[in-house]
Amino acid sequence: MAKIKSKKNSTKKETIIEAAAKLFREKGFSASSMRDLAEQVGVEAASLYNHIQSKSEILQEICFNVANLFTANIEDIDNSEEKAINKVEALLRFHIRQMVNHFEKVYVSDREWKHLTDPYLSNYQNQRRIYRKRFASIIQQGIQKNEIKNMDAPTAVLIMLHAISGIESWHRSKKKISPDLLEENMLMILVEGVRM
Amino acid sequence: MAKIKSKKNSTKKETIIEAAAKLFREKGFSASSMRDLAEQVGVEAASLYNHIQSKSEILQEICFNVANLFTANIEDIDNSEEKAINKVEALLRFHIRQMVNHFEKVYVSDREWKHLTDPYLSNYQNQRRIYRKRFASIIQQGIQKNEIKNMDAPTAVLIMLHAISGIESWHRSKKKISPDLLEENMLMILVEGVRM
DNA sequence: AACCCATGCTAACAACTGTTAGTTTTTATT
DNA sequence: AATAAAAACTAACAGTTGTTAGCATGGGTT
Repeated sequence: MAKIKSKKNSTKKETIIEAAAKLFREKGFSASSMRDLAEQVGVEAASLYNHIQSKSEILQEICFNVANLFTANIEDIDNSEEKAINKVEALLRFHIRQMVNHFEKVYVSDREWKHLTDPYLSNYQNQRRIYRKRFASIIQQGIQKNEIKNMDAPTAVLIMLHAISGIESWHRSKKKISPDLLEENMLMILVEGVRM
Repeated sequence: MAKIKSKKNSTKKETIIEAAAKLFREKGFSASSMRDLAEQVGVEAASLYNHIQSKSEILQEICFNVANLFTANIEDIDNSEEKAINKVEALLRFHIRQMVNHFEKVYVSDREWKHLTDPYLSNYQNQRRIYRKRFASIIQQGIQKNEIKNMDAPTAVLIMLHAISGIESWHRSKKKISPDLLEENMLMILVEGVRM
């Protein structure tokens, strides 16, 4: 009888979710079957249901864990007394590091949330909308204080967030530059691209 | 008996492919069934097979039509006698306009190519890799001629291409700024972000 | 009117889907 | 060693999947 080997400090549910994140990233949520997932975990498909409630639940956990992390972070940053341009930089650094260090989950959250079902779908979209609005308003403040060039703030947000999701390509590439170098290069373009 | 209404200048196959592009964009390739597609077209699922060979073929047509368009374009631009920074600007403008005007197909090509099967998958990945290399080498030339800041060229490409795919969000948003304004804003950040 | 072929239809297939029920095995606790 | 709880297994379900076969129907050409 195969056994789910759970690493230190993680429940079996978490082990399953991590395997799922990897699988969903590679094949997409819809193209990943519970039997695929079970194979990755080293167990029969039915056994997964001793630890999770449904395939949907896995996606929900991934999406909301990530979303909550980012929501908490923007809260922290926005409440600080930094200049707006520095807040933007801090937000970008956080995004980049999450994308580098927790690639699978962040990527799945970013690309597969469409397959959530209501009410989770609506909740997620709301949370995302609010996040982007807050991000945009930080940029808008920077524009008003002449720290940031005059531009359409929502467009700037859109560019920044999607640019960062390009770290997917970095992960995929054979000869990667170091994470630090990646971060500096991204900031050079994105922050200097908007700085006054 | 329902009939596929094909608009002017387009075969029924093209009509199907256009409906498929919309469907695949909304639900993803894997989550879109042939019966879904048939319903959009206004016909029974089996009838689609009078015009196409398989579900896979539809994705292939979408992906390679788009890829070939971009390949042809970079060929043109790179063969011109412009300065490197202007070539970059021209590439970005082309990407933005394609993403605005042919959203469904470009988006599907960008996001759903994973579901291609070999040998098409390998071909597509190759074409994409070559495209990015060529893009990066244009940037590299700009760096050497002091038109562009010193940076990691592949990272710059990655940022630019993914930033543009963010136009997806623009399409989704309720109150859109105009396409022209979008283009100018994106170029301001991306081109000025790299200009020396 | 007769014909044809492109294009539609219905019915069915085998494979795969997420999930449940019922049972057996493993693990931890007494 | 006995027992209870946790977690694995097999078997099966009802529904969906892409696709094929065989037949019906339509408009256009002779």
